[in-house]
Amino acid sequence: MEIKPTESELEILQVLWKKGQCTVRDVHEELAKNKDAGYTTTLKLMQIMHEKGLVERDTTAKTHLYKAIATAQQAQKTALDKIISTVFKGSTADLVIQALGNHRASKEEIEAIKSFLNKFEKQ
Amino acid sequence: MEIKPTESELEILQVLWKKGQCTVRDVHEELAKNKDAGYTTTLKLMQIMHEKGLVERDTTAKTHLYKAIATAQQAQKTALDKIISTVFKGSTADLVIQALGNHRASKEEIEAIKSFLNKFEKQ
DNA sequence: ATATTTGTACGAAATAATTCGTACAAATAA
DNA sequence: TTATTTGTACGAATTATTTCGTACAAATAT
Repeated sequence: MEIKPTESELEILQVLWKKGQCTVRDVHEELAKNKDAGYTTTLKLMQIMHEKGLVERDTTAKTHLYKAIATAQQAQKTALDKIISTVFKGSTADLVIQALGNHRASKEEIEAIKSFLNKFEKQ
Repeated sequence: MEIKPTESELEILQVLWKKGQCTVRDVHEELAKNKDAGYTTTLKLMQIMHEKGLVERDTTAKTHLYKAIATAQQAQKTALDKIISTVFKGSTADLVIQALGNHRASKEEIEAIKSFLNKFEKQ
């Protein structure tokens, strides 16, 4: 299954991943913190996302409830695949090194990564 | 400086990064391997990229020569920043772990990363 | 009971991105 | 020299994305 949300759709998915099931108003209010667009804009986007199969919707009650279909993990994988192939010439190691170099990770993060690598190597 | 190429622009930048200075035809032929679009489409895109300041252009000769302005590294940073904030909730460690988990890296790659981490930690 | 608020649906405008045809100039081949 | 090839410019069509107004129904408040 391919996850190819547009920019705006991704913003909405982020909210859904963070909060779980949401009404349009929930999502819209969250977005409004950083952005400003009308309520019906968010509504329309979410309706389109439903048509595209990016979200599922419970229309039992008057106020509909939306939920992301793909997990954040799946979207993460898609996003990674894409940038590894487009800007990192296919090299995962390059990506990892760049990531660690640019965004200095905390000691805990580095430890987490090292122990992951060790576990990983054992297999 | 902000690097925000569109999808198609990125494909062109990839070619320019790989080959250095190129004519439109060079780029187009390279793209044609995986994609099929007309020559003038590529030309137009590259002209737009020039207007936008994504590439520079030597028009001394009849056949113009194009060159990427941003380095692949700058684009890598922009791309990483973006996905870390949009799909990885700001966590670099999450990204790294996902990347290593999904795209099985080779032993050499893992070693490279580990030594990078060690060097990194010493500072 | 009536007015206001809160909600969905949907068409359509505005904007952005992509694709391509056609015009025309310069270089090259016949 | 004349025809063909190779190139740029650029307008315009097409397609995708984003934004919003308006209509209308249901729920809630007065």
